[in-house]
Amino acid sequence: MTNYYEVLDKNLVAVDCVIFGYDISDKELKLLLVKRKFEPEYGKWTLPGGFVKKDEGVLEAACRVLYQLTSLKDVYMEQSYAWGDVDRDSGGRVITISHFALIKTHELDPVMIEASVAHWRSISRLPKLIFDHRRIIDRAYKELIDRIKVKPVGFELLPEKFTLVQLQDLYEAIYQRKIDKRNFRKKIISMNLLEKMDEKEKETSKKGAYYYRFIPSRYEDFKRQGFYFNLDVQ
Amino acid sequence: MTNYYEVLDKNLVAVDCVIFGYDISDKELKLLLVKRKFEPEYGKWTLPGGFVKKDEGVLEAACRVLYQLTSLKDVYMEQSYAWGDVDRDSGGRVITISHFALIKTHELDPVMIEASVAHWRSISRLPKLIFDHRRIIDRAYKELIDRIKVKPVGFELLPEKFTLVQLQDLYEAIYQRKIDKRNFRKKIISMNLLEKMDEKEKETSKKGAYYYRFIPSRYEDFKRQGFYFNLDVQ
DNA sequence: CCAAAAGTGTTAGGCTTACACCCATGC
DNA sequence: GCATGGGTGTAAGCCTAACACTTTTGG
Repeated sequence: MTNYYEVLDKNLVAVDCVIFGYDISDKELKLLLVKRKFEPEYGKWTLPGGFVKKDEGVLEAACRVLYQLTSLKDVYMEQSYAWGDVDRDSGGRVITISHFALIKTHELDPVMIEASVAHWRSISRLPKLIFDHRRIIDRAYKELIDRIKVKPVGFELLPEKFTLVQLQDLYEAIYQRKIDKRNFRKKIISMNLLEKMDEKEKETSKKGAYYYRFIPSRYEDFKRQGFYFNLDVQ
Repeated sequence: MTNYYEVLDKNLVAVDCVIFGYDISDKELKLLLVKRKFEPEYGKWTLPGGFVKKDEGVLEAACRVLYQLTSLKDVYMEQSYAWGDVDRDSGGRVITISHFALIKTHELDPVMIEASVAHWRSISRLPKLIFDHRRIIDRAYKELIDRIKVKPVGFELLPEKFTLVQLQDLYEAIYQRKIDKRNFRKKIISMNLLEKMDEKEKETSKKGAYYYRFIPSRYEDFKRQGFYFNLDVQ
C-alpha cells in the first residue's frame, strides 16, 4: 500500500474498555478497573486501555486489551464513543475510543484475577479515576441501559442457565429500580426467547427456581418476523 | 506538557461529515457530497472530511470541515462512529471518526454552493462512494432516524418558521413512510413545544397553512418535568 | 408447622391506531 | 363554483401498570 498521507499530523489513538460484570450473589453491576502501570498518573485507578498499533484495527485493539486482562475471547464488545479533546490526557494528545464489554464474571479464572492488578468495583461505588474516565463510564453505562432495554444482551452477563429471579435482579441492578415481578416475567416469557429447563436452582430457596436458557436462534426468528425485543417494563 | 508517549505508534485520524439537508420543495432528504481533491481516489465522490490536527479536538475538526465547506457555524453536529479497520482507506492507515450534521439548506450561500465542489444528493439516489463511506452514511442515517424519533432535532433541518405539513413531510422523508396526518398533528401539538404564528404560508395552497415555531425553552421545561419527546407515530 | 422465596391472573386506564369529511381560498 | 390542499375528532383495541395470594419445601 502506497502511503499518500505522509506529511499529515499523526495522533496517538487509544482504546479504553468499560468492562461490565454482574455479581449474581450480591446483585451488583461491577466494573473491572486497574491501577495504571506507567506515567503520568502511575498507580491511579483507570479503565483498562491501550494504544492502537499501526497494524491493528480499533475493535481488535479493544479485544486485545480485554484479552490481556482476562484471557477471554468472543466477548460482547461494542464501541461507545471517541473522546477527542486535545487536553483530555495530561500525558500528551491522545484520542481514545471507548468500548464497553459484557462478561460473565464466573468465566474469569479466579487465580488470574487474584494475581492481576484488576479489581471489580461496584458501579455505585467507583473510586476516583484519571482523566475523563468517569465521564467515559457514565456514557457507557447510559448506553448499556438503553441497549439492554431493546437487545437481549443481559444474557452476556449471566451464566448459561439462570433463573427468572436472577434475570430480574440483573435488570434491577442495571436500571437501579425495582421491577414488578409479574409484569417482568410476563414480558420476557411472551417473547419466547427462553427455554425452561427441568433443573432447579436450589441454593437460594427451599422451593427452588427453574433454570432457563436464552436461545439465540429463537431471537433470530423473532427478529425475522419483525418483532422487537423489549424489556422496558415497570 | 511533557510527552510521555513518544515511543508509541501514531496514526492518522480523520473526521468525515455526513451532512444532512432537507429540500422543502421536493420533500427529499439530501446529503452534501464532494469530489475528492487528492490521491488516491482523486475526483471520486466522497463524504466531506479532513485530518485531525495535532492541536485540534475531534469535534472541532468536524466543525472546521463543515465550516470550510459551508461557512456555517453553530450547526447541529453529533458524533456517529469511529471506523478503525486497518485497510479501510487504500491510501494508508486512517482511523476516521464520522459525524452527522443537520443544516438548514436555505442558510447556505447559493453562490458558494455553485462555486464549490459540493453537491446535494438525495439520500435515495446516492452515487458510488469511496472506501467505506456508504456504510458510514447508512449508519448515520439509521442514527438520524432513531434520534429524530426522540429528540427535537428535525427543526435543525427546517427554517425558523414552518407549517405542520412541512414538518410532517420532513418526517415522512426521513422515515421513508407515510404518517397519519391527524395522529402526527395531535402528538406534536400535545407536546406543546411549538408556537402557532399568525402568519400563513400561502405559496403551496390557496387556503394557506399556519406557520409554527419551535420554542427551545419549552423543550427545556418539558424535559425538566420528566416528559420525553416522541414522534414515533404511524 | 412455619419461614422464605417462587410462582401466578386480572383489571383499569392510557396510548396508539385507524379512519372521512368540512374549510378556506384563488382562479 | 370548483379544485386544491389545510385542518379537525372519535372510537376500538392493544399494551402497560398496578396489585396479593398460593405453592413448595427444608429445617
